[in-house]
Amino acid sequence: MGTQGDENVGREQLEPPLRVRFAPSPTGMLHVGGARSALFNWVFAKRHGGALVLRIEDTDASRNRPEWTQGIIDSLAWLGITSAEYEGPYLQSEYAGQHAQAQRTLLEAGDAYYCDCAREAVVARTGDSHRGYDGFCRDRGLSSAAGGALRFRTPDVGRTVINDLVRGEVSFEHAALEDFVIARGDGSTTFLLANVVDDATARITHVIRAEEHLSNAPKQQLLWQALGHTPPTWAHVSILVDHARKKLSKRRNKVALEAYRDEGFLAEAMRNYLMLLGWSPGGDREIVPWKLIEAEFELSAVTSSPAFFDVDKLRAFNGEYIRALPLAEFIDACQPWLVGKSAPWQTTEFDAEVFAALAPHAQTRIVLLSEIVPMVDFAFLPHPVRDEQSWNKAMKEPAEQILDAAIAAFADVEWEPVALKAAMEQVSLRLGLKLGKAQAPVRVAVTGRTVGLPLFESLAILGRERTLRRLADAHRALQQSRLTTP
RNA sequence: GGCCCCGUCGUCUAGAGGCCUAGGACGUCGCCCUCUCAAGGCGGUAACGCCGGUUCGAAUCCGGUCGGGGCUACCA
Repeated sequence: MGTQGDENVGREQLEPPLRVRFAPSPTGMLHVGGARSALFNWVFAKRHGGALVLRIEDTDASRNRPEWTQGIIDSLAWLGITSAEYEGPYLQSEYAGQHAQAQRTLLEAGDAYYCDCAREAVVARTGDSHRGYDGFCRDRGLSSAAGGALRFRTPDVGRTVINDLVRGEVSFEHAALEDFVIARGDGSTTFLLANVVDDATARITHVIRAEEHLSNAPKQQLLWQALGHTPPTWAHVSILVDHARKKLSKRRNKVALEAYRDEGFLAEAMRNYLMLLGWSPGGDREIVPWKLIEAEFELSAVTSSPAFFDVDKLRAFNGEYIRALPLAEFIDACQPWLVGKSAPWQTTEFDAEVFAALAPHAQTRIVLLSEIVPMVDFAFLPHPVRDEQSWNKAMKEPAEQILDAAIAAFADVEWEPVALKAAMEQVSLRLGLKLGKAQAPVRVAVTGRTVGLPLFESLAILGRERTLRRLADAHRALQQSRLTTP
């Protein structure tokens, strides 16, 4: 290795030793499986001082939509993979010229040939719809003018061995590889070739992708070689599966990263969880700082068996991350659900100071940020929500007396949690009830629900006037229903 | 059907021949704490698919078998 000369230093910086890429097709929102692949690529690059390239494979015009491209970019950024973290995004559609050039190279070298066989004709000849292409046109010398597809001529004997960082060596017999299509009748290049040309152009050294591509690897490796390039090192990570152990799919499962973000999953929890699907920091560690993952991740330590995407465990991770947030950050993270169109109250009714007082009590009680709304809505809605189930459960027999007594007791107590609790304890004592029983009607009258934040802290924050009014409202409603339906 | 991959508690995993009467986490069950609900603490439940072989010794190595999955388009 020559190290003399300043130009070499600069050159090495332009061409880092290791280059990886994430190459999604914009046929939908980024899904969790894709996100995991992106994360593996990103962390691998970080770990080894390499570069990450983002390439949008937008060559199927019929299924692509520009907004999906932006959605993918936004989702990646949410995970931490911002534009500063990668080269690109490059659009595959802009490299049609290079793809066409590769077609010519292959054709001229005799590695490819035109074929005008209809699928039915092939099946008719082989008598087997599972067999694949039979090589009928191999030596017919057809030209592109015939409007046929261009096929790659796979070797008849021998085998191709894929060197895979997570699976070891995987061997494929050439006899089992059909002459696959590399260009359509209209001249456009298919995935197998375009993907290879773009990777070679970007000088990709490691192709890290999901296992569903494993069977493409031998074909692509042959293409790399035919084009005169050294094939990359491969790494096929396992797929993510659903409850039925089937590959996660857009139509069967909820997989869009955006959907999880909108529900209130934290990006940090999501990426920590995704990394643990197939990889472990070792020992008994699971929830770990991202820095540690970047420092310790090893592709060779990634499991090769499929992993179930377990939302329950993701939720547990999210709860942990929410609780670990400094209060100010927790308050900040809740904002999207508190102000704006999704909030059930007018923005003018929201009071940041009141929320700040409520927040510490809510932080240990929610698993998704979106759950903050029913926790605190009593403080911002003019009237508490009326949850029928809660009402029916709490507003039973001694409820009217309890409300009565509470109104009297709260009329002149010192308005702070300890005094409020003491007053309520007096009430329950007098009625021969446990505090847990006696607080229920009060809680429902004031917050609308049987479960929620600690009651006396909530009352203290709500204020005497509003509390008393709600107690009276509930009392009146109870009286009325007693009179109308005996 | 063909090619290929995979196989430790229900789930994600630790485990790289003796440290394993298999560890952790999620889930689940019970107890404690407690104004509801959480959080927290304590404890329980539950796995090396099966059969052979190698070895003094196998979850770990080999073979087979069974089971699951991926791919099998002029989609990517």
